[in-house]
Amino acid sequence: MIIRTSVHQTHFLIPQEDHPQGPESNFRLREQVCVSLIKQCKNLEEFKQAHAQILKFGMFWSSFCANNLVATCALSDWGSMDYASSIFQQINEPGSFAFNHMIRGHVKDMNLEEALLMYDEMLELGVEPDNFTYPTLLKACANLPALEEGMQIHGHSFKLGFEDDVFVQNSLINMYGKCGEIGLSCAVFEKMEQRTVASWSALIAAHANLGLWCECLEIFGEMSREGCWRVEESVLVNVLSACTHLGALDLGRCTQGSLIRNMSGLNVILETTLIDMLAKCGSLDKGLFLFQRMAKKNKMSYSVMISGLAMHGHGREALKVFSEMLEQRLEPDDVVYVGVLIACSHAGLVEEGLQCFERMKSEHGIVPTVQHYGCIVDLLGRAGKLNEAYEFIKNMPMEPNDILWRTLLSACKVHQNVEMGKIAARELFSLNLNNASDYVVMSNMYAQAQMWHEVAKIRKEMVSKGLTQIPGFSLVEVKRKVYKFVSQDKSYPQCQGIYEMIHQMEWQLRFEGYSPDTSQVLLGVDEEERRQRLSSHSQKLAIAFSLIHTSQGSRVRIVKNIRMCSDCHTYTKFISTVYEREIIVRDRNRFHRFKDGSCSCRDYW
DNA sequence: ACGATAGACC
Repeated sequence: MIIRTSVHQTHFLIPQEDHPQGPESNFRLREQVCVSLIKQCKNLEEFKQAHAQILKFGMFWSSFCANNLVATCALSDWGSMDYASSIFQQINEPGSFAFNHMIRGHVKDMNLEEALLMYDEMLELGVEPDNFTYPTLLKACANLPALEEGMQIHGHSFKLGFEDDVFVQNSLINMYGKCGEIGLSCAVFEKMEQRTVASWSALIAAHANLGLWCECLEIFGEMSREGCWRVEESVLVNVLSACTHLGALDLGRCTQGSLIRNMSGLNVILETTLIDMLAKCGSLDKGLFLFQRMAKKNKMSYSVMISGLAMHGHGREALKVFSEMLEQRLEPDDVVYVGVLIACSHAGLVEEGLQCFERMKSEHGIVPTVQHYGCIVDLLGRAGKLNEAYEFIKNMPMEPNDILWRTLLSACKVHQNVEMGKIAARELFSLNLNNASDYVVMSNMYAQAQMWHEVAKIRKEMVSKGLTQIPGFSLVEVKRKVYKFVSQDKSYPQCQGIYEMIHQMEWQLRFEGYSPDTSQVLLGVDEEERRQRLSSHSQKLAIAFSLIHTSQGSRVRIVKNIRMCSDCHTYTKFISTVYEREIIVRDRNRFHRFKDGSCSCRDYW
């Protein structure tokens, strides 16, 4: 029980007879005084004084005091790991408590390797790790990320009998998730006998990390069904993010509703995620409303608002928000600038975009990444400045990637410049990515130019390379459920009704002057077959389904994985008049809001 | 003394 050496008790000034319970109680009292001295420190200066006092009174030899010194110095906001290390080194035989806190301090400072080295030292000295050691170590492995070390540490914790510790298990789910090992995350989760909110949260985050959005929502549903419905910010952030990616506005709004009901305030992260969800699910006005009322905006809040406006083609407003950000003295980073440049390119603001690009380099000292170059190629290309775009690529200080050439190629297709298109395609195909949709774009361009011989050549090449196109799909949410439509798919229920509706729609549209644009349909030689394929594009199926299952006058929202074809664009404009519906489509790049026969993109896309 | 969250070129 008495570990302290009796020698140091000679320092005590209080006479022993005043303490009927003996020297042990006296010592305890002094320890308490020291700890409260440490706890009162508000900065490193005060702390150093407390440290000096403790040394002076010989209380450093109390491991209780020494441990407290290390812990406080390592973990306080004002702390210093250098100073904590110097104290730590003075401890005669540090135990797991001191080691744990040193490890935590290093993790807090993001000196993750240092944390792992500390653990090595701990093992070498024969100090036995405890249940508090492993969660911290696993966090270090998660943030590095370091799978090998993580697995080793997993093994160690298992050997020491901590495999049933819920904190260790939660940390393991998190660590495997951050290392991209989703299977291992799930395996740990499955084996758990008791789960806490943190376990669910870590599992959802692991799926979000890999972009497995549907799974995120499924797990969230399961979590709620199991009665684990406590409102947890980190869970909701991932759920909202999943809604953003899937375009599930209703579910997102539903989540927002539960936020409002169950929380007294939203933190910046949650609020930013919510705004992002609203903007990217087609409810830009609501996102903007929340953004304007936000009490504390940071760089990220501005960033999501700028790219949200950009996606809707509101270039001028995006630039306004950007200058507001600068007025607030928030320093833009490279990602913010990507948003700004997209805003310019989608709104056709060529001069402004080029100016922003220069400003980014000169005023904010940001070295452009390949993404920024991509934005400029898009900016020039969309505006029909194809030669400039090509020159721009040639003068880049880095190797252009496939996306750049693809951007140029689609611009060539839009502006029907076959010669430049050939150049872009040559460069793109030389990268040997064997991306079927690249060949399709090229072939469509030839088809538009009526160069049938070339179309056939591309087609042959595709066959010989065994390339098949990833099918385009359209998602539509009806009554909080997301439905997926794939072109020409006839396998889903109610299929009959949808195709009847398609037939009816087309018949009505023709009265208004619509005629199908079959020039870009790659397959099917005869006109009838082409028309068939065109009319069963996934977007049209999704529209038909929505018109059947939603009430008259309500908005239709569709999310696509590819760019909209020009026929679907024209078609949807007609639908918006004939059926008096507002139809909002998020394609791969941006939003199109169809109303009264016209689209918000003003046919610039 | 334990888990933890956001934005990006086609």
